Amino acid sequence: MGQRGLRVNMCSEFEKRVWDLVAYIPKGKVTTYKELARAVGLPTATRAVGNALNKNPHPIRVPCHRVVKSNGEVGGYAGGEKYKTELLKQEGVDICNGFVVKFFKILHTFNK
DNA sequence: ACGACGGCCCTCG
DNA sequence: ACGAGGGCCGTCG
Repeated sequence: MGQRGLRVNMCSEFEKRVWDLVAYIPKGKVTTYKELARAVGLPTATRAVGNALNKNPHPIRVPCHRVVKSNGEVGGYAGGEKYKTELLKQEGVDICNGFVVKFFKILHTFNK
């Protein structure tokens, strides 16, 4: 796409896929970076997913705070891990010691 | 074109 | 439980 061209609308297909998927995570539920990577067709691109979320263009539509690590840890957040944890708790997600407790709430299936 | 850098993941000790 | 080390991959300088 336009990586060097206009500074407007600079986003890759990869990023769009990630953002679109995250946009459909219901309130109170979470998924993982790993699951997202798998869903976009690049199962090992977990770090790249984190990068994409870090550039979240529209936090309202794309609730990137609902994406956590695969081991249950809350994980990073542009606004700070602490704030991320608060947001999740506020949505009803049980968190203890930085870990998501109700792990079974994670959405494991995303279809392209 | 190339190397560094992440909101990561996995395997060992 | 916890850290270290290697791997992975899209982005940005």
